[in-house]
Amino acid sequence: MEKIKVLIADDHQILLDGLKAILTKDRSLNVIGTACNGLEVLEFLKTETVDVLLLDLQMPIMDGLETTMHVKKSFPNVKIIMLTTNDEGSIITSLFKVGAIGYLLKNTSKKYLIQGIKDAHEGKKVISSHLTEKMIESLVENPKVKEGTIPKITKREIEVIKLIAQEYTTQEIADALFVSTNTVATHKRNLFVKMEVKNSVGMVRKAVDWGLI
Amino acid sequence: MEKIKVLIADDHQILLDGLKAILTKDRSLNVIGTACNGLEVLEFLKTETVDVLLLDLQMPIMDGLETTMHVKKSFPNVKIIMLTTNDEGSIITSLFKVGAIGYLLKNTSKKYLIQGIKDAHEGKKVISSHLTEKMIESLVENPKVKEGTIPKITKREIEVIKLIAQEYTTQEIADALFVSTNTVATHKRNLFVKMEVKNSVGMVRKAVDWGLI
DNA sequence: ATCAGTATCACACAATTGTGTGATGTCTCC
DNA sequence: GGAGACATCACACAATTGTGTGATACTGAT
Repeated sequence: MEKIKVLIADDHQILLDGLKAILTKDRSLNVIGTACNGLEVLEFLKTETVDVLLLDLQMPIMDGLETTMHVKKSFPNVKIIMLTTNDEGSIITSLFKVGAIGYLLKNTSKKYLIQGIKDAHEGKKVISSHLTEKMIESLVENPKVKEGTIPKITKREIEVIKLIAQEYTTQEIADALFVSTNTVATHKRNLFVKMEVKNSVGMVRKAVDWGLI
Repeated sequence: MEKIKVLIADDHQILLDGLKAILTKDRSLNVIGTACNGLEVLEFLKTETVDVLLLDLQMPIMDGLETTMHVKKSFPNVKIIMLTTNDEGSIITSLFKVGAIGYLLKNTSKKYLIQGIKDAHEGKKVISSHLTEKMIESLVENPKVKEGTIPKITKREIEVIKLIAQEYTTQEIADALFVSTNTVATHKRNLFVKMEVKNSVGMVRKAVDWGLI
């Protein structure tokens, strides 16, 4: 059977060596190269075919996120597993959006790491259970917003915000709510003060942040 | 030991009866009421103390999401478990933001359901593993956006979007990027067309949606 | 009964945004 | 070495947004 061609990228030489040593012992894996930043990864991919790419999240020059986006664009067949020491839930959510297939903590056991590479090669998703939990927590106990800081927004005001968010003009909002444009303008004015924003863009962003719409 | 006071809300009478029958059999649970929509739930809570609320996601008049928000605001101590038949990943993410403590599929086994109620009562998070997977999938294979539909946005344009999102005026953006206001206006014009939006509000929202900023 | 909060409207004016059209220099890629 | 994408700028004008100030009316709570 064809060996799985693996490329490892990490800015710490020691970790790079360690990973290589571990993975080389498995007879179904073939570590065909290493890189210490995203640019090197892209260079490598131009000349060699890679099945699975192990990518450190924190790297200088081009980090894991950015690298993933570039690799996915030019070499969509490469399966990318993100390695991270990060246990903050907040970042994890965004990790899921860039197109990698797996996310493992660096302290994952050898066995699980190797199995993860094989799974990823077959198109299976690979996620450290610890990371999954963290991610859920970051969603559940949304730390993005401190409750006390949210001012009271009335129903009517929320209606206005929602319509603004849908790209309605003041005139259109007035028509939709059967009030005058002056009234809508007043609502907006009040909202700007309450929400401490300068314009509709800021207002809509905060409203989304606060889960108002 | 005090029994756990449970309120069940679902618009299907049959499911309501079924759940009640199942839960009543457990001697540590006490089903003190049922409701068929969110308004009834709120009414009930005004007169009775409830420990755990089982809430159907799909209900007429006031659905699970909305109900949860209201309940959490007025009765923050009530532990809410959302029941759902929904297996679309997309909705699940938003479920995590409204403050419920658990999310279970309706076809969960009796045993797991009862255990879930007990766990929720103790403040533990309760999530069907199936739902967890779906949620991750919805993040990984983000269906919110069809890849092909995202137009090419240049670096410079993204810089402009970011500043707009931070409530910069055109003049301020021009100063920040050392270009004329005309240039900024042109970038915006081009972006509006590319992104198919009518104004900055829509643009920033889409940019956030697409993970550009 | 009074007060705070909400919702409504008016008028006027300044500031900003958005549109239409056209132009120039610099890239890269084939 | 031309085509196309990108970034830059100008000028003019329409449309919309944002601000300042003041007013009326309804409601619910003290």
